[in-house]
Amino acid sequence: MSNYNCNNIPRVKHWYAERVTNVFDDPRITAVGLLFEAHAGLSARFNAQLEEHGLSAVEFEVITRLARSPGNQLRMTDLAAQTSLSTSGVTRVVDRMERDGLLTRRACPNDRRSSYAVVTGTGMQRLNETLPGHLQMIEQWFTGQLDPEALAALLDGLRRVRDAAHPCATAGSDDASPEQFAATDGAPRRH
Amino acid sequence: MSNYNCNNIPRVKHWYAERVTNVFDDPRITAVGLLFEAHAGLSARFNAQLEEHGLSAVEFEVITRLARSPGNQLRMTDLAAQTSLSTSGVTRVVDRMERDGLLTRRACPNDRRSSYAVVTGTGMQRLNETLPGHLQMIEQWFTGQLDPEALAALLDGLRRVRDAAHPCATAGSDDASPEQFAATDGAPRRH
DNA sequence: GCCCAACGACTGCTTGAGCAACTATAACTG
DNA sequence: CAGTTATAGTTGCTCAAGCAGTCGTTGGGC
Repeated sequence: MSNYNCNNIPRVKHWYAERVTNVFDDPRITAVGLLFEAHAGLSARFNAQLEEHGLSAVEFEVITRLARSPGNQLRMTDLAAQTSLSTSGVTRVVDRMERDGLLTRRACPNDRRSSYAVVTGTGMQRLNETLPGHLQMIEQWFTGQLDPEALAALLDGLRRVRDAAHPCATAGSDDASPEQFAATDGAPRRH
Repeated sequence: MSNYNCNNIPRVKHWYAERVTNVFDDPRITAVGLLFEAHAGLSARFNAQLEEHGLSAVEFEVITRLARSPGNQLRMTDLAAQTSLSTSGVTRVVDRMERDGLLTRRACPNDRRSSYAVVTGTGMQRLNETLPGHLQMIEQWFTGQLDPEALAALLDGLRRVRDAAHPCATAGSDDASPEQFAATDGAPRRH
């Protein structure tokens, strides 16, 4: 690993310099760097494509999760649990998307505290316009970069890491969604 | 391209529901989901640990990149190029960190437009306090989850994806930093 | 049935980040 | 050397997101 000559830099120069400097060659750092950069790179590509369709990453994730749910709807809280957002975050995204005609709120008949966010026809249409290109992007920049075994190995490793590290309580609704699609930039839910 | 059954999809249940629903089983979606969730999970873990030492992910990335650079310093622009931040973003982080005593600005002797951000003694100390735990977190939640070959395979795959997708122009200073450490949540620089 | 704790959604406030505009220097061009 | 253009950094403005607090609703204990 490690063509890490990014810092062929270690030098001697300053007080603590040496002390800390060499640590950066640690393969663990390299590993994290790779993962994070791959993520950043893909995010950037995806965002660009989504933006062409007038969606932010968060909005895309929201509409995706709603669309894949029965009735194209989800209670606000459940939506929050499935996304990288807090409940107040969800309130606001849904506000914006409702304003833009992609979503509507619908009262929950059983529980008057709850309300559903529902994808509108316009919203579904937007999603259908967006998805093909999105899948193409994934293929182009991610899955298509590797032959099948390599991809399988990669996914296998990722799955293990994900299972270990994923903030299992993606806030509330536990692990209701293993393997779920995450289109955001993955900001850690709450600081 | 195309096992794109994204649209051959029709089914019947709900208006559009079916139509879109099955698309979400697409392995490409799954793949992205894994990568993004692994990233989100690790970010969350790391953030928690960094916070114990009073650093945000961005601050940690900044101080790390400075510390690994010759003289523990970098020009503002170069720092921006190496991080997930815009130049104005850098101005502000450095403001905060300077206020907190972790960094100082120093005028550049050659070019009076430029200035360096330099890590202070306090800053180095803070970093030294933080790093061991950070490495431990990486091991605990990431590298330690896999046996050596699996890890190698994972990293290999990530490297290929990274090389393909990474916004090569990490803004300005091109690809000055392959394999660099990225501790942020990897928000796409400028969408 | 009444009370109180828990829950769901929303709102005020604060923070962090980007873009665009601006200032100051530096580098070209003739 | 004067004038133009490019670069480095900062600042004003906007916007998205989280936290904490609020209000209405629900459900459990008694």
